[in-house]
Amino acid sequence: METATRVLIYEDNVDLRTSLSQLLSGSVGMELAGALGNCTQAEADMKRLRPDVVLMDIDMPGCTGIEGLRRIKAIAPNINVVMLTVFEENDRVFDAICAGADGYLLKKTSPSRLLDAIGEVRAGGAPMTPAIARQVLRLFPKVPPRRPSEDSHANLSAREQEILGLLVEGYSYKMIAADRNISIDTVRSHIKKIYEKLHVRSMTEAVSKALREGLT
Amino acid sequence: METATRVLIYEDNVDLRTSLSQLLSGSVGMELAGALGNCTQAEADMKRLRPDVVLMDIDMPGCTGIEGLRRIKAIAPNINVVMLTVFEENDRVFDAICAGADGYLLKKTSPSRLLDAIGEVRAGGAPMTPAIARQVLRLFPKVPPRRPSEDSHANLSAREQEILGLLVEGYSYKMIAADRNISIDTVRSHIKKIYEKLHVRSMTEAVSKALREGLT
DNA sequence: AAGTTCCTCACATCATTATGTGGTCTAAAC
DNA sequence: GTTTAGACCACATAATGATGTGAGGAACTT
Repeated sequence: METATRVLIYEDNVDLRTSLSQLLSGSVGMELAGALGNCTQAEADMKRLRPDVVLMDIDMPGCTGIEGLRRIKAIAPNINVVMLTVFEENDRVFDAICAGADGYLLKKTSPSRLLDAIGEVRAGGAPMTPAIARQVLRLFPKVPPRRPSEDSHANLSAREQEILGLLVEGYSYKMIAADRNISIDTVRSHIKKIYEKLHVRSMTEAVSKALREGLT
Repeated sequence: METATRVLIYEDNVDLRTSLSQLLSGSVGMELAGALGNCTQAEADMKRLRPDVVLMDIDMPGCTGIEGLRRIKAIAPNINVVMLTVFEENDRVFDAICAGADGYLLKKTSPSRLLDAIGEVRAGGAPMTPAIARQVLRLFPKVPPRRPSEDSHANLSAREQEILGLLVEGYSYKMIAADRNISIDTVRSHIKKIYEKLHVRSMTEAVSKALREGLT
């Protein structure tokens, strides 16, 4: 038998907060873990109230919902956070998604849809309005500058990738040689091949390319 | 009065193709623009059949659905393409999203949901299964490793940021000096200060830090 | 068995970078 | 009106990186 889903609400508007609280209190399978007006104490709130799902208003005085989301995810990534907002604004969506939001709904969402969404997020889904979903998809192609159509990892051998990773970490030839117990000439030789494969001519170019194209 | 939505189907399995065709033909507001077994002639198909929405099987012999999607989006970005797949595989989802898919559904989707999805995509939504939606969100945070929390620019002066940017582009001291018409010793002097401020001791570390913390 | 790729190492030479110690000039801050 | 900070330049030395050539052994493919 499954236990009820503990839901914590962050919403600065008192009216909406109470109506959400009442909705959750009166729903089977749901348990109101709390209903707070700001998320300045998010970390402590998580420890104290132990929610499964957080409904987070994105516009709150003091500490924005995005910041709250970030802090919750930092200490408890398993808690599912669904953002609530009035508008489907592009910037906020992007920031929220990047901060690890698990869902994104409008405040005008119907009570039944909201309850569905909480179940959905618990089941591993990601409740979103259709328009938000489209925005997310549209944002995507812009971010990864690489089409992994063909040789995304540029055919680097395992060892070469490993050494490239160390370069990215700021290791010098000498440090790599010491770290991996190989000759510095071997390091040279690997790096030479890496340069050829990446079509670069210096460490900085290699590091830049590695980071930008996710070769790490 | 709105005209019917013209739907084109790419699906190599004959049975599924016919049943999808029948479903669409028998639905009000829908018009079957065509039903093809492969997308090798995608560009020509678009011109000839002029669909509003394409249902694209992701696994097809000859030309994969991803490739077909890419080609359609290249010549007609306004056509909405919904991918159909048997499994919710991570790699394919990623590729499809990056190629500009407008929706992503499972083949086992019910007829009514499929018709809903077509309407949704026309209305600017992005029909996805909950699990896919979650995957999309999960993929997101990995790409931009940004967290511009506080002193993101680490108190670099304008000139220093500028030079750091050139380092990231793979410029050598010499190239920077030539590019900005300053002495190479001045470049040294700036870079020395950049290192101090970033707490690094080499170009690669500086480049790595710059890219990771968005100092560009 | 031959061919290929990868990992390994060596030697040599030149170019570039790292670091230190100075210095001038200008503009803003105190 | 002195201090502070940034942009600019110079000289010197040590350390590191870039590039070429060559080569042996292991593992995998054909």
